[in-house]
Amino acid sequence: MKTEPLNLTPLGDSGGTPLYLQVKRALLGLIESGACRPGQSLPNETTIARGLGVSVGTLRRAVDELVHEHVLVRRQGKGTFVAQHNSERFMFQFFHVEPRADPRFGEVVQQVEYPTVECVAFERDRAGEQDTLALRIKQGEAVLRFENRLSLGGRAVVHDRIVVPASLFRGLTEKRLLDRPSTIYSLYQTEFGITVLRAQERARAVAADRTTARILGLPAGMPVLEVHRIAMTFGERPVEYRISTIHTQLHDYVSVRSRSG
Amino acid sequence: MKTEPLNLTPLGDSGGTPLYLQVKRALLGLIESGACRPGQSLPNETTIARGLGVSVGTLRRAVDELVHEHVLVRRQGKGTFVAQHNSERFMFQFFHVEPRADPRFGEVVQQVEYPTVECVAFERDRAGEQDTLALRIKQGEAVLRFENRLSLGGRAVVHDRIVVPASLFRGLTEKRLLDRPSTIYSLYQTEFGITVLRAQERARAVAADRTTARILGLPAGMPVLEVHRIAMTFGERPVEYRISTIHTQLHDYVSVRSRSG
DNA sequence: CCCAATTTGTTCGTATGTATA
DNA sequence: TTATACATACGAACAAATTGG
Repeated sequence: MKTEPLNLTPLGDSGGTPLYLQVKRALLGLIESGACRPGQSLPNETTIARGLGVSVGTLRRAVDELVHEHVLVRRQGKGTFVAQHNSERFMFQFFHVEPRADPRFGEVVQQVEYPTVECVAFERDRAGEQDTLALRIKQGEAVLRFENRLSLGGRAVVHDRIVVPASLFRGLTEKRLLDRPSTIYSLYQTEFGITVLRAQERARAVAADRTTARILGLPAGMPVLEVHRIAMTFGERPVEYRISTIHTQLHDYVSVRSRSG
Repeated sequence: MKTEPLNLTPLGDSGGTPLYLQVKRALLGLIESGACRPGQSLPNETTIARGLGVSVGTLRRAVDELVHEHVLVRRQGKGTFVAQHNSERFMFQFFHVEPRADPRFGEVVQQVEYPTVECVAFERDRAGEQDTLALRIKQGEAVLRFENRLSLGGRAVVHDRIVVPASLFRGLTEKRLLDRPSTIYSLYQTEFGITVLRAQERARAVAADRTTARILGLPAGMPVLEVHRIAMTFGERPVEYRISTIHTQLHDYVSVRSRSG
């Protein structure tokens, strides 16, 4: 949580791009390079602004956007921090399954329930065609595949099939996956220095295959929701490809959580 | 597109709420009340700011948020306008079906294709239990129900079952629904003064019932995606409840469209 | 084609309020 | 209480896009 003296070189003239965007990139660069680690605080606003040779207002605008993108977190009276992955963030930004509710779902804020996770498979493998396209890696490149079963209220609801490039996750074993204290994205961040910033998802309805049916405890052929997710880090680089199969008899897939108006 | 002299009374002291939020509410009130109609321009920033007795910066912050929420649209050199529903906005904000693409969907920006719409049913009815909960109306209140078939590339892909309170849409007939020149939300806005601002959606996989199977031309029992949407106007008031059944064999449900990083 | 008026976009600097330790 | 940090609010200057002459 300490404040290191950062290397804040004045910005180079970057053509016609607005100054606050240049500042944003500079900050992103500092974070991506590891000069500021997740959880650490940045220097205060006047210090950064002076270091970069811009006004406080310009810096604030850049920080505003990074806060909006969950890259930074501001706390009045305390400072500005590099965002850390925790279960709260995971539930809010990346977990899109909720118990079926009354249709006045806008009304009451649902109690969010963190799922129970079991690892049901883990293997080293080579990238197939789907993986190469999703992860932008070469055919046959080493990948890690693992599968999780997620339960809510004691019921198996989600079957995750996850594939990541082995090169980014050297030393990831089933044991380390099981022993993680927090969410999987927290593990990525803490143990491998990989920060998932956002994800793209596409959903479709399919008939449950035998494997998924067994894992979720439902008859094969039952309609289930299949969500394909590509998770990205800085520079829109894909780092994880995940196919989540969701048993949507008692739960829904909710794309965006409600906000204030 | 003309600039009427608006009734810009200075803000009343509203306790501890920040000034820019009070300004935001004042602007929302002006729009909701109909003093500024969709497509019309607002007075310029200095005029509004002076009218409300705030600085330009404070006004701009309020407008910033309203632009983010698609309530206002700013155009440099031209002015600030009350947002209008058109097909572009519909596709971007409310249409979540895309042809199945390579899994590098982050890569190429898909060509968006506006769907062909056919009305396959229209009736006056009374609200059932689901409708009362979703639309926050009383049991038995008059509603309009209609069903559309949406096609992409000549294939029937979506079956919409839409229900709206009849009280908000007096004079809506099947003919007017068919004759609309633009999107359905544009019709709501132009003909009935109802502006849909945002929507909440929940998705699940189900087996296609006979009606939907017939309309979409697929075997009954096939897994399809069922999306429940509540569309809201100002003050989070629900104005439309829609169940979209999507044939996801060649198309995906995409929750949020990609943005820049 | 250029000029001038209008409007939003960007940047600066400063002062004051509020939460935290 | 005090010091520090972010949050809000103000005002001013110049840049860039648009429109019409």
